[in-house]
Amino acid sequence: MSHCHTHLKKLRDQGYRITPQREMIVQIIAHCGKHMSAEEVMEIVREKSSSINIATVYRTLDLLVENGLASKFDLGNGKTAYATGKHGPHIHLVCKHCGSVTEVSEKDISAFLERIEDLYDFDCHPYHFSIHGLCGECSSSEIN
Amino acid sequence: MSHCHTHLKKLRDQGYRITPQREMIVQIIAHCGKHMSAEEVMEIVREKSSSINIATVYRTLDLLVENGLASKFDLGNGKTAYATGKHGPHIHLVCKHCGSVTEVSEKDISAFLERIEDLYDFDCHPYHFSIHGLCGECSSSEIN
DNA sequence: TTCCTAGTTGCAAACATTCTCAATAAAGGA
DNA sequence: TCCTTTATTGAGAATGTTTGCAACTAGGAA
Repeated sequence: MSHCHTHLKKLRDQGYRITPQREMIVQIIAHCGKHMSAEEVMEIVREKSSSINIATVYRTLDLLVENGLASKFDLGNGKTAYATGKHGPHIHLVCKHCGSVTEVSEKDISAFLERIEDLYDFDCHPYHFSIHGLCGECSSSEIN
Repeated sequence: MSHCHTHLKKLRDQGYRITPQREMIVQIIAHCGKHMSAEEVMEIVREKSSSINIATVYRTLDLLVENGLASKFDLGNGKTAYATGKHGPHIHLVCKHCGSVTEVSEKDISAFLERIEDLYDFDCHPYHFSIHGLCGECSSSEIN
């Protein structure tokens, strides 16, 4: 189900303060199944009749990402999306044509990341990144 | 040596027009060994006593990236760097702490990307992306 | 060579995100 | 309970990048 209590507890355990703004944002992205932009989070907040500054939304979402509670990915075209994250590595395949986002499962990534960490002495963290390209459908319907 | 003639020819062959602005930008990033931001490209243009609009710099750099002639990578903190690309896959390891950028060699990536393409029916293109984390030095000197 | 047209450019406005800093309030201690 | 400390917020300015549109020009055709 929703992870919001676990997430809030985790933040508190890390020494962060639990503010109404943080509670609300955590709740929103934990409940909304899909990935969302900061602006979309704002809209939902506004519907709930209160208001949070957009800077706070960005700060809170980044806080969640840093603590492994959400993932953040670049949709190309200068936009960024966030989603509540399972822990562990994440790769998103973002189609440049239709904008679809596919999540690569952890098992398909971990061997690769371990290899990178060993070879390059680099601590990949928090393992979230995007690969841009064309999804199967768009790829086959390309006329270029 | 420098790829600028090859690059310009390639653009022309694709049907793009070769303008003085494009020539200059291609020359700059082909000659300058390191990765650079759009703003840095602008500075060099200004030193050469002419002037190009920043929007044109961005458009040209993105054009090169789309045609596989340069790579683009997100340095975190909202900044983007570009560099003349060898063809083929590119991964940059960007250290969140010191900002260093390490390039992962092609052979360490291609097996992984092929696997992704097969499993997810996704055409990774143009294969440029960044993994954020901590480099060996920063990782060992972390106090947190 | 001159003309034509569609691709490019410059400009300014728009956008997404980050930053600075003063005011506010969460959480622990008295 | 009230106080104190310090993290967090809101407001607005700043930054980096993209977009819309009118003016310009590269490059092919005549």
